[in-house]
Amino acid sequence: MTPKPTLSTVAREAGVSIPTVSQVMRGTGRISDETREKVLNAARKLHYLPNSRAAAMRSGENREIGFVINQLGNPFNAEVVGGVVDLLEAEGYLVSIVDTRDDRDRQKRQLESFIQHGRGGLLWVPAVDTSQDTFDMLAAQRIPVVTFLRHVRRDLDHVGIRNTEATATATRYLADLGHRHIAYLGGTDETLVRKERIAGYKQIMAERNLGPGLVWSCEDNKLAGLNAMGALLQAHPEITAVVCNGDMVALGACLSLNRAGKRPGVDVSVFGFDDIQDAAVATPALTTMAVSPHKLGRKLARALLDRIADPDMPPVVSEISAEPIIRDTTGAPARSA
Amino acid sequence: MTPKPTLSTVAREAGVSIPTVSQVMRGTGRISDETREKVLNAARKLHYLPNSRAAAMRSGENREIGFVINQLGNPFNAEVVGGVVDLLEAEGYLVSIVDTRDDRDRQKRQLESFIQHGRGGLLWVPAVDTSQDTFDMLAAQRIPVVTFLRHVRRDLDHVGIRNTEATATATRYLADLGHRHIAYLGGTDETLVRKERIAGYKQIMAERNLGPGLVWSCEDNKLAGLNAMGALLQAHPEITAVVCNGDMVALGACLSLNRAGKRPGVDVSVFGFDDIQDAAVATPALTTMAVSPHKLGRKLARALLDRIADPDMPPVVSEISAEPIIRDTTGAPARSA
DNA sequence: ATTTTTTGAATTATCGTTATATCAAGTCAG
DNA sequence: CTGACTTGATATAACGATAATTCAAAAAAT
Repeated sequence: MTPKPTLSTVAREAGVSIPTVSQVMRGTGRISDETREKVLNAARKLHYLPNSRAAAMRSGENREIGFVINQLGNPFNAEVVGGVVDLLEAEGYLVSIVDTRDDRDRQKRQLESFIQHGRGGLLWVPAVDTSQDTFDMLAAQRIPVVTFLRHVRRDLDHVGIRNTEATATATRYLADLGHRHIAYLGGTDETLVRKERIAGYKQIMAERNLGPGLVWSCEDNKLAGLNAMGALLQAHPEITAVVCNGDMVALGACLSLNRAGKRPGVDVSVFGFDDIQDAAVATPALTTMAVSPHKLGRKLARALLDRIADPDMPPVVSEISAEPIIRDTTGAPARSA
Repeated sequence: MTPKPTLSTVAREAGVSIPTVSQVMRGTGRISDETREKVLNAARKLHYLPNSRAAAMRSGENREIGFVINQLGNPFNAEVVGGVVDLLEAEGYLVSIVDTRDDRDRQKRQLESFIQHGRGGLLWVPAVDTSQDTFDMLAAQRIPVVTFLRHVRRDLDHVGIRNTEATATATRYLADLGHRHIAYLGGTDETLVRKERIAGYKQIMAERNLGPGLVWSCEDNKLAGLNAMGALLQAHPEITAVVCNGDMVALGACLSLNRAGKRPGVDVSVFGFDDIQDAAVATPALTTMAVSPHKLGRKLARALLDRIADPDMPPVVSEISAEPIIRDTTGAPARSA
């Protein structure tokens, strides 16, 4: 059997030296057409592919990027990945992904693994309870890192969503419709993301003199949203509108209303967050805050490229606004309070 | 600033030679406790992480696996990845993922990229129209490859689902309930997977003398399923049951029935495939064919490990059966034909 | 006391590349 | 015809690690 092709194999086949083959492959232009043809033919024949790790080792240039994400099955994340990849692959980078499943220890292992396996830069959605030693480890490696969505460290570049603004927009919209008893539904974590979202909600509640606000926690999935909405209305029947931590919870909430014989958008208004694909298809269609995940992905990729280009610039934070998508689950309250 | 730590940095810090540090790191046991302590302290202090690519280059041992998948946002795939990763990470491997989005050219670039960047093995869901030169390229690299779900080449290891058996089970179940007009709904591709599923459906249709069967194509998502179900019943009002190509289509079909004032499982029976999370939460809950994605993932990982352990064994194909999960969208036909 | 064995560490060569320096021809000016 | 310049290729060293070899000193055996 033929061995795995290397520069040496190709050089032998073409009858030239190793550096000559290397130069042809890189297209330095200092090689005669005649020799180049010989080399290219040999390379084609052997299906030669350059070993970029050996190249990176020598040249220092490294075009492999690691994306450390917290939840792979999430369609929003998948679209972000699409945006990232579209931009970075065009620049000749390989983007490879791992899923932490929000497990702190797995995350640490995966980050270390990425560094050991020579990633030239990292994109990272930090797990909720990322520990200090993970940051210390990362800092010692002088590797370009951009955090995404969860803004955990001021000394790292960051790309995210203007969360406070977004929930403020949603809450203001509901208040303008005449709702006076608005709750915040969903999430159990203590992340900055959720704190910001709750802050935006409370800000409008205070501005409009609607009381201190009511935050009702639950896991961010449909089933949990279904159960939580039932419990919430049981405990606080005066509620006429909810701002949700995510679309899955919002869809669960709508399901709960349906089962209780109430109509979302008529009896109780529901405002989602994310604009996942199901939001538009659901009946009734879900009102929600949308950010373009693809755009976000491109922004994220750009941030990393900037950091790689200039490792010594001060940390850059860039945030993108969410836009309200008004559909059928919001409307004026049935009875004014 | 301190430079990126390497064996050389650590060796200098500890006052020993480079191979000594290497031996301590690998735990060969031929180093005195005293020296080992010195080295470990230095390594800890500098946050040293071994460069596995340099190691792999010299030793030939490579513990980095690439997973080339066709659709990242799919929750089923995400769970498969979970199973793969659980097993391979325990064995000290790093599994990194790329998403082809079923684009043949992107797939080729990504496979090449993975090889260039030195993956020691590949897991691969081939894109629907993978071209011949992709296989040629792969064959020249002598890299362990296991295909997943789509069985495209007999000379490669494969792990998949017994598709024919699965749809046969579903169709037989519906026939046993008394349905005589059963359609197959969903999918547009010409993959072997879909062909096998249609074959299983047609096999039972023939066995029970229910005619040649009716295959109605549509994209594999909820919205497409919704539209297709409407069109199908318009064209063939005699249909009382559908076997679906996937749960998303099945859920869309149920939605369509609801909107038309018909009850899934009473007026028309719907049988899904995959048992995605939403299937259990939907109202009514979806009857579907289930395979444990996590189990499938472990099987896939095991197949690759076996191939790595013995590169010269003949190709191995291993298939897993799907189990019917009977919920509320299937029942006896309202009127017998 | 001398030789042999064991132990623990250092030397050297190598993996597949690329950067730098070198070298052999051919081209050109004077 | 000689020295200065190009041109196109080769030789050599290095990236960060490991394998194989070597070596010095201490321990054990004769």
